[in-house]
Amino acid sequence: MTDKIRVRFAPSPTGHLHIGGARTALFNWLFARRSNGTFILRIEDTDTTRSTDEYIEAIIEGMKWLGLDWDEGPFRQTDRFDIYRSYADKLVKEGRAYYCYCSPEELETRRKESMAQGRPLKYNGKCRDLKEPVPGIQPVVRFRMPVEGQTVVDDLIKGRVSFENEQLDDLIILRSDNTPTYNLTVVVDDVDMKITHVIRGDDHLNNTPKQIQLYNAFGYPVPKFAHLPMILGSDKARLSKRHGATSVMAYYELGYLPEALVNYLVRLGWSYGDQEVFTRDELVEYFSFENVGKAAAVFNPEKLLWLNSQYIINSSPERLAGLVMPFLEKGGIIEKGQGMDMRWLSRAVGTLRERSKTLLELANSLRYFIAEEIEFIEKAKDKFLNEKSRDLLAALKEALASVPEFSHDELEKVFKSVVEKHGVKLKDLAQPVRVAMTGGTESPGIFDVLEVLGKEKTIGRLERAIKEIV
RNA sequence: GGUCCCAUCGUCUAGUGGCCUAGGACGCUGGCCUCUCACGCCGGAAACACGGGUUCGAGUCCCGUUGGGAUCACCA
Repeated sequence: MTDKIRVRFAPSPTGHLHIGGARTALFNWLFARRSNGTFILRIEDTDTTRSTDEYIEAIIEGMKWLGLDWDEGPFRQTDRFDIYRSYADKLVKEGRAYYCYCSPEELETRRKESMAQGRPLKYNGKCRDLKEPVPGIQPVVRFRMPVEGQTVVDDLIKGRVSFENEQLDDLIILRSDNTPTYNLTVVVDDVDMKITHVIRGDDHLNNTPKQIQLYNAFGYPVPKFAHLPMILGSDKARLSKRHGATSVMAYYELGYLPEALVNYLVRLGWSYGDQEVFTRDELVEYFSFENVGKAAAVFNPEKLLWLNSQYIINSSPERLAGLVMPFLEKGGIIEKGQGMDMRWLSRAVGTLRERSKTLLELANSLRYFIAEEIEFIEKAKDKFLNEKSRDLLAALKEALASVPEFSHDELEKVFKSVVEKHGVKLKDLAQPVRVAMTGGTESPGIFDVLEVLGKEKTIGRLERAIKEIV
């Protein structure tokens, strides 16, 4: 029996959970769930100057919203400094790492020189074979890379990738303040946490041979790697704020459903034949690295929007009614803490479901259902509330007074009879009524609008519209 | 610049040597449905980057070119 699969998502808390990170987390989660493995959340906060607790919270918030639950953690690397130091000390004792006394300025100068001369930007090995410490300087610890041979990364997505060891730099594993750097912590933790598959963005592919050398130095087996292609913006540059919303929670604010984002993100780089819309269970069942593409993908907000509309259409009005409440409050459509008849709201939502691409849109459309007083769009008022429609509206108002039941079907009968009596088309009545009810010219079917509004509000709005004409 | 990765419609992609007259989806677009707007349905335009090989046969395999991306920190 093979060992249980263990994967991890290891963000650094120097910003919110963004689209790219979320996708990495998602693929890890999918793979773990698919293979009955363990999903670990590890916070890589060794850059203490840029990491904050607020961002840790923000990342956790984003993961929870997306429904990416983890089995272990969150672990924080800052809680584990002693472990990293002991590993580093071990390497120094074995001669696989050494103290380096070169100053950052010195290194910077040499880098610039190398750049100018077109040579590879690599540490020159000045302190590699130093016998005596240099007094008065706090050294860093560098890992001694092999200078010959190749290191091969057997990647689940990219295939076999080979690097010349002479290209590998003697990387710093301990800073002069004795804190560990990324390449040390990531290897030590992956070893310590028994990670079997490292799934991350392919911007890490170039780090991988160095890390493999570290595994070798520690005498630990190398995990399997899967390097996901990057997500790009519309200009094919790495996705950034310039391209619009990049933080996951920004999509919450915009009125997206988490399952829509998840579905979109997973289809960015992964496919399952021609299928576009997946349930979470299907995703878990179908996921495989074999179907992950190698090429970077451009983030396409339009398709995400379409997916969101699909998920909204397929959500129950009851669920949507609950989800839209915060948006109603934020939009000032209802007062915070104001009571709401959720059954009624669900009916209103039901009429709007297939014409709202986001919860934000849905909330805004709900405005005319909920508000006591509607506001007219001038153009709509001018076009439909006029001499021509006044008598029709008045006739409808009168006919409505005696309607047995304020339902779609009964209302349709009333409309038909009014229209017939006046010798006009349905739309000649429907549009003025629509403006009277909603203030504008776009809405759900007019019988549905009236049914949801109810008799009292309908009559009231009819009266007001008639007054507007005079 | 060195190293590494990548390359099918505008975008996400199917394609694992003959099933490809290159399929689906978003977007765009023509029409239908219709009380408006949507939803839905039917149709259309739209791609194998280029050049060499290999093969009876190449979008699919190999090489090169071009183009894009990543990375080269006492960041992660």
